[in-house]
Amino acid sequence: MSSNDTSATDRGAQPSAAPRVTSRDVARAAGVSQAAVSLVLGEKWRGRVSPAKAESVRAAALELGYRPNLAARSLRMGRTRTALLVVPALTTEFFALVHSGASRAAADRGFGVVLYPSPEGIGPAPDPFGSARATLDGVIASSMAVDALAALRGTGLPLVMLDNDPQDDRAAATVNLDIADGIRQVADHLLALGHRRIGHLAADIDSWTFALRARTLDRAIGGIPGAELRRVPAALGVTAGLNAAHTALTGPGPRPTALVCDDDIVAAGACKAVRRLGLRVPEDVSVTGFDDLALAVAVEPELTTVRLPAEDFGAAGMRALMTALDGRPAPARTLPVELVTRGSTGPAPA
Amino acid sequence: MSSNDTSATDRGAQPSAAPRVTSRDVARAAGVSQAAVSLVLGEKWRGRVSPAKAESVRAAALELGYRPNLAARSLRMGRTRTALLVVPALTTEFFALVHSGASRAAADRGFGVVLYPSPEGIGPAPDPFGSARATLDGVIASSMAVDALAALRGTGLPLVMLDNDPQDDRAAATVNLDIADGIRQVADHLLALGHRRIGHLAADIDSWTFALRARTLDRAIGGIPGAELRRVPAALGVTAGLNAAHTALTGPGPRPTALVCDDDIVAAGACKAVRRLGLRVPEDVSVTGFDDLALAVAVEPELTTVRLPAEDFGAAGMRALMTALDGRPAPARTLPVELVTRGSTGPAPA
DNA sequence: GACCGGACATGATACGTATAACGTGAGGCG
DNA sequence: CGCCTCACGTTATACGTATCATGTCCGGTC
Repeated sequence: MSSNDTSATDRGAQPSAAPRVTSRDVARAAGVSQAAVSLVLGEKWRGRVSPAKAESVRAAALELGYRPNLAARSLRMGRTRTALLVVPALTTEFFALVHSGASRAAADRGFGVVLYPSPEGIGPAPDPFGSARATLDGVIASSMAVDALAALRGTGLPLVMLDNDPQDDRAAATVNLDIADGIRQVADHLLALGHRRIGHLAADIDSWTFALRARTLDRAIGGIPGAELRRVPAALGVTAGLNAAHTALTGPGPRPTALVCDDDIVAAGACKAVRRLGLRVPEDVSVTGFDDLALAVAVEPELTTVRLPAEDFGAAGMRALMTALDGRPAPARTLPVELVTRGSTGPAPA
Repeated sequence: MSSNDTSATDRGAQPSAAPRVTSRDVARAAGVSQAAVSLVLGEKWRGRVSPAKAESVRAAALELGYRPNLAARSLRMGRTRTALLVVPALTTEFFALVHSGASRAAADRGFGVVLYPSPEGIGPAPDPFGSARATLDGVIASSMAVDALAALRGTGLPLVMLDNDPQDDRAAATVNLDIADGIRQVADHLLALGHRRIGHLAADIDSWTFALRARTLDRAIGGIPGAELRRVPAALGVTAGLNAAHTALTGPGPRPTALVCDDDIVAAGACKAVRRLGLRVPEDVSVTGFDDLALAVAVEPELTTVRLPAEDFGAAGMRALMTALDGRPAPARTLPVELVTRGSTGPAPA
């Protein structure tokens, strides 16, 4: 079972004799002062260093493999051109895409993004600002990771909130997805298919974005005569979704013909619950998800869901932060979302 | 619900007047020297500072909300107690768990972990060591993120490889999952169920861990008289798995009765392909996955798959790095894996 | 009483960088 | 000729921290 075939070679034993090459070394090699190296490599030498010397500095830097010491640079400059992205546990690809988009937007202006996934386990996050181990210029945080934000109190760092109440005064800027519109599209879709008894498997997370889902659905369904809504709380997860759907489908009163889920994963669980009760999706019960994860097309039938522009979301957040860093007010933005109709929804049964 | 009571204060407009509080400020407040503050907060004051003053230093630090400047500390100390974890694109929760485990192991010794997801898009990674924006003590890298490792050449940073050839001389240490054993368990399971014509949907990624899967499966199946293996390359993804499975099931010769997949996501796609051909899982075709992601129990039937101890994996990697950092040789470790039998596999059809 | 070790406290220093402050000449212009 | 400007270079400094090198005081011991 265990492959014990490799003889124990003790590589890595040398005390890491890493002779860091500094800007002074480059200066010596190029025959100039350390200041000149800094000017050339920082592209600020228009009339301060002769083109010939500038070139030899660049050559020496390349030759020696010079890498500026980020710690020293940060200490000197007071800023790091680095943002921290605080997200809930990375259990889906959604926030990975948000990070990707933020990184891309950041790179355009020489910024970097450090990812901090709020630990899913018990207890609050340790210290995000210690763990990330970078001196930071600003923070972008999902409203789902509120617990980690307590540590931010006291740091004067500008904060951009993702999917949060625009009135929240902790934030220098807010970027939202048009969650309300997504929910309205889901409701309209189901109502147009003739559904009137609708269940809502609502995420049991205390977060603005989920509260908004519930409120919007109430309003969309509440206005229709003869329509009723049954809400069941559900943790995020397949089994939790299965259990919540079971509760919604077997509770008192007539059975719902459609289940709206706050999340694709919960929706996948809901589909399983429907089948375990001997019913079919979508002939007996329609199910909708949210996020359009890879999971949505992995299950059968494929999920009708709301596609969120995750990468744009992250990019917009990063841009808002950089704008705030410039001292300019960042306008609040709301990104459009899109209903994707697939096989998990169909006409209400007669 | 929405509190509209706060008048629109133009927050974020002030030029971020953040008066960083330094160790000197704490010293002034506590009536001691800056050196004393450093000693007390660094827990090195056994006989250097009086208990009374030590306490007043702690009080002052708490009062002023002192946070040591990481950049200055790094510059002075030359190390940061920070590791970079380089992983492929975070499209599944697997590497999120690896990160979680690494963080936990790191925290025990005051280390931190910065996560660097190699961008999934086109082109190689920008500069991991610039992007992570931290001065680093070492690197832990998945063998799947080899492209990002080119940038490591030149930095003298110790490297721990995850799931890689133990002979690779770039690494100071290697930590592996017992992938070979997992594949053998899958093969034994299918052979015991009577399957003889087996398809392998092999990840089309040039990586040691996937090459090992193929080699091991060849050996396990090759030794059985009358058994044959048909291999089809498949990118990671639901649709890619679907297409590859279609190819495997409709190719020349008798149809395979079982499909071994390198990944749960591919397996999910394979299940869809089976059904699109009018066949059933597992009555006509058995399917196995790998990783035991949340996805494995979201699809129907649930996937027989190999569960990997992701958190332990990350923790072992981090511990190996810290051992190497201490100058001690890190013994190569291989972590056991476990076959999880579910509904996607069954007896071979007669 | 001289000496010593230990507890307590501080000043000085260096990590590597970016940039302000300061010099040079050379050439243009009155 | 004086003087200013411009192009080119260097020296000096500060960012905030950890730690080395000193230094003082005090109680004990021969």
